[in-house]
Amino acid sequence: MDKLQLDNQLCFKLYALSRKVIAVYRPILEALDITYPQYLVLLVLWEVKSITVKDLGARLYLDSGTLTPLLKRLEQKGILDRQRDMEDERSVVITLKPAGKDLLQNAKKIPETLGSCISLGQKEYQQLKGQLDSLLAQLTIDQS
Amino acid sequence: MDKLQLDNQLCFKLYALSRKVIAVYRPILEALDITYPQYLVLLVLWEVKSITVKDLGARLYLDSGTLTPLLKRLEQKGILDRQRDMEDERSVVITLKPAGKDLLQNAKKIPETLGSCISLGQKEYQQLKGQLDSLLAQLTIDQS
DNA sequence: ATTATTTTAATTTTGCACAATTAAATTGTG
DNA sequence: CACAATTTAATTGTGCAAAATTAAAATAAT
Repeated sequence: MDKLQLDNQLCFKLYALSRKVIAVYRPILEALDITYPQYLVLLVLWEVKSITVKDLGARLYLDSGTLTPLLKRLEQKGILDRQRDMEDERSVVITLKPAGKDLLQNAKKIPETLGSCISLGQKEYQQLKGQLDSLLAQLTIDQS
Repeated sequence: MDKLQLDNQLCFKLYALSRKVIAVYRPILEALDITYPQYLVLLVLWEVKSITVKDLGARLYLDSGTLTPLLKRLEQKGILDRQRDMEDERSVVITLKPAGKDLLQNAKKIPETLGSCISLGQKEYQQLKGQLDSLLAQLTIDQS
């Protein structure tokens, strides 16, 4: 097997599939007027309400160079607030605003909608998730 | 199970892992002075030597808005040529130059280097590849 | 306490991604 | 042939990603 052949490259498939799945999300998220990375930020904020940029980045594996402009766009839309932590002025704390909380209702049906676009048996789903988790964990040891 | 929880999102794991693996490639490709998407273009060109932008995009699932500037950068480095097809002036044909061909020697050891960074059994590897292939095929039916 | 180190987010720069539009050339139709 | 429809790559504009630098503030060391 020629490992330099495109078809044999696991990473290429991962990269291509990741973009394809995000493309499936795109028209669905367009109804909420948000992008996929913005949706990920909201998934976290719907769970915790308030979080620093640093902690948000740790959960999404994204750095401030990516998050800061993204969060500013969400701030301009009135979805969240950005403010310095009083106790540690180096940190910026993100807080969900009512408009952002309201989006949760419209998002509730997204997982189901997506499931109907991508047919994947329960067993295969769990298996794939497990393998992705395992690889992700393997590549995440070095940065605390 | 709350399907709106970040940890339960298959797509997020796919997206995060894809970026993580590309991050593993980054220092390795830096030695060749190319990026990961540029490496993918070269993988195709090492196979076929010459190809139109359209066909290249079909193989990589990328459009001309992404490829045109990327190919211009590789052209400036002397790695490839871009020229209109004589027989159909709408098409642009990409041709590998000697400098690009030479890079193949330095790239030969990349799959092995990567394999040492990511430990994945032969069985799990084949299984994962199969699942990614299957999902990719499922999401690629609609565009010829 | 003073100074050095570390932590943190912003800023800057480069390079993808992709939607939408434009422009040019080919193909299809009458 | 003429002319509309289609195909194609380039262009334009917006939004990520991530490395490198900067600046500010907290923490640690002496």
